[in-house]
Amino acid sequence: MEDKYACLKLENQICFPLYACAKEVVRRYKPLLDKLDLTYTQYITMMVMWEHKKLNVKELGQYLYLDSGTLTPLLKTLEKKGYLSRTRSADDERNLIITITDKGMEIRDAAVEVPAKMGSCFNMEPDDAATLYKLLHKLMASF
Amino acid sequence: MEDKYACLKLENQICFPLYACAKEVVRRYKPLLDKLDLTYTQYITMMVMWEHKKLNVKELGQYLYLDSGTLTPLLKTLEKKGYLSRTRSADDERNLIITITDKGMEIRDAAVEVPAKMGSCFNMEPDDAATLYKLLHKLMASF
DNA sequence: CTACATTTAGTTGTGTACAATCTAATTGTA
DNA sequence: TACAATTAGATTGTACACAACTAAATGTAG
Repeated sequence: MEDKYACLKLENQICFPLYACAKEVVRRYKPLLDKLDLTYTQYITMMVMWEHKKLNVKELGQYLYLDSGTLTPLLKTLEKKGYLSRTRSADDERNLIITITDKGMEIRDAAVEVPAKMGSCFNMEPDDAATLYKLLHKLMASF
Repeated sequence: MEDKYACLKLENQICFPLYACAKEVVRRYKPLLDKLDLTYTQYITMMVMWEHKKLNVKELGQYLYLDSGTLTPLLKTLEKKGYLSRTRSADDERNLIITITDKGMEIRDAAVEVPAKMGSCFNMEPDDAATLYKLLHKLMASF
């Protein structure tokens, strides 16, 4: 006799482990990021800024899949910490230009340690990690 | 010449797609869950309750990987909606017993539609989904 | 050239998450 | 049996997320 409700069991879900793993991973970043005075969301924001140096809020949001409702307060915080500056574009006053500061660039060397240490905290076979990476990107692309 | 900072690029991260996919998936649940008057977190809580009927907060938290700081307000909301009841255990007054109500059980049939509809919203090969499922559970188990 | 649509950030409100702390109840033990 | 330790939830404070909405600037069709 089949269970009509089997599809509603947590163990049969694919989304739940995705949700739970994501949270756990962010939790594991915390002790490493505390040293940089960054939260996880602030850290990924800095990653984009280290690479691109100058972006408006919309572009940043496209890289991070975050909207202004999340980014506005987050960017103000990062400005307060001295890692970013926020200035209106002269060309188009609607655009807020986010620029990385010298202080923001300076913490990049310390940040290099973070992925290194996180890697060892995941005890996953390199093959599995590569497969997971591929599948998640495939899933992302399908959105 | 190698890029010393390549490890800090978003595209080289495994955690970022995990984080982004998890958020996107929750966002996709929303229109389906709105009909049940449930958020995603409330939905997975109901999943555990549909299966177990009666649990204390700690047990529920172990299934969901959530603590009382998250669960207390969430359970009060679900009680207000009439889906759960909250009563102190007579045996041990420290325990708060969460019980599913008749009304809570009634929405289970409508909820069966949710995983069905979500499945079609993921356009993923069944093989890929199975692999992803396995890898995420493996990762969870390693925590 | 102007009325109107579009674009970009910001604001507001709701709902998580989680660390840290608190309180009350229970349990272990000297 | 006092009392220390433990346990279970609740509370507080901080920080996202995101939907819905607002305001200002810009683009554009007539």
